Amino acid sequence: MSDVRVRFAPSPTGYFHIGGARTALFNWLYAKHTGGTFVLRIEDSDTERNTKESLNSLLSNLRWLGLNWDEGPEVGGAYGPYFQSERGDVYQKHLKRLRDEGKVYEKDGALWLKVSGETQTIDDIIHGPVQRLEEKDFVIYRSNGTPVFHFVNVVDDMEMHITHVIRGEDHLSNTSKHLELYKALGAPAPKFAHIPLILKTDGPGKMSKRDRGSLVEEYRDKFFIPAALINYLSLLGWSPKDDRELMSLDEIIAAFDLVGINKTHARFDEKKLSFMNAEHLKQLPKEEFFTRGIEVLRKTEHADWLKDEVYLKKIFDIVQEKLRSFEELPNFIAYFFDKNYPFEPTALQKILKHQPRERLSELQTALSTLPTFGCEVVENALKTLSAEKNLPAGAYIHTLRFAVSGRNVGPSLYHLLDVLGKDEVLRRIQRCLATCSFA
RNA sequence: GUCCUGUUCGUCUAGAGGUUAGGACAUCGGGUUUUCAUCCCGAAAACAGGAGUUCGAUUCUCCUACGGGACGCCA
Repeated sequence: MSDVRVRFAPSPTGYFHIGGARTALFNWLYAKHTGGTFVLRIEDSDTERNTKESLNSLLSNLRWLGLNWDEGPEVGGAYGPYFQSERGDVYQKHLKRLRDEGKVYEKDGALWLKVSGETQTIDDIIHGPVQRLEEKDFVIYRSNGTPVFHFVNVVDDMEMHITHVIRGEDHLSNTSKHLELYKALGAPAPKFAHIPLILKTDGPGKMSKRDRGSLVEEYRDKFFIPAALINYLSLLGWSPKDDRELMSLDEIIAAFDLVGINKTHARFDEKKLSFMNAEHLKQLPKEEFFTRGIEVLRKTEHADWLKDEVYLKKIFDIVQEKLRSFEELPNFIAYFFDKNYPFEPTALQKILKHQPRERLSELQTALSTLPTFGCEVVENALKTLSAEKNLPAGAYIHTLRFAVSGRNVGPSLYHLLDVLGKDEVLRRIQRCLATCSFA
């Protein structure tokens, strides 16, 4: 355990967004990398805007991402409470001292901190030394008696012995206020690391809660793999400096450091995120793919597909390499369960050139005489047939896929046939013949 | 407006005072006698502009332009 202590200090005033998740991630990674402590502190001093739902969303999404905190809500710790709304006496204590020392004065009912008039130098790990003069006194307690962000933020970081403040660059300008506060409180300032912001995919400005794709919730609802989101987010503003991109959590932790973080803002790219999700999906251990897949089917109300676990497992096995996201899973495997699966018109169009009626009846004959029905057997049968008729194998393959699934995309055909079994395949061919008009 | 901050392919990034400026996503093209949303190969694609330092700058300095942020009794 090192003495590094970092914190993520969100205010629960809306849904948890990507920018916040990335900030939390960088803090968490740094804690993991250094063997330090990751603190979660809830900045709920604005009672008007805080909601219970936001807090729940925040906590559950952090957990979904796997960003567990060592100290904070629901886990406790030596420096609690971790809700600012419960730390009023702590702030009062420090306020009293500042007043006693004459560093604070009252005006219009609010309490103002006297600034030093000296240029502050922010010791920023990413940007280097940044100098800024805080010219005007500023409010630290509102006229309604509640403390403002800058004050509680600094008091808490001090009280909680935070060693590294890792936060968005939008706070860089605020930091001169914070340095004034540290000085007034007689406490040494922590190190700062102001990380670049995440900008909208297109258009000007930083990503906001209103932008499409900006909420962690959205990815969770679409059954993204948390490790993929983590991987993608970690590469926004940071890189391992070699050409690695697809990385496991452990690899990221090992390589992560504050010093390597970029100064430039990054634009959010959903396409690359999807790509990474697909890659992580492919690499999932079979067991985990199965577990997650079942959860997806439950949540999408396909629980009736879960009855035959052996069958389901076979399907998952042949589908994993082709699937790009769990969101597509139900549709991707629907025809395995729906005996009356639809024959897609566009798919039909693509096979018309193969004269499907003839091909299917030839397949009926060839397949029905097979004594056994494994991948190899079927493959041989198809190849023999195409050789006999002097037709490309594709003519049979495409037609058959269409007949048994109604589509022209899907898992490896021979595996697909193997999973369905001989009787079902023949039944499906017959149904196709009876249902489809090949004119 | 003031202050802070930044600027390498469309996007995420690597890079070093002298490189064919590398990788990834996306795009386009080709291939795998199983289509494809898999896999493989290939192509196109960038150092914002101007001075200065230097034998040499995309890399260092300055200026300009453009981008982003902060300037609240929000956090």
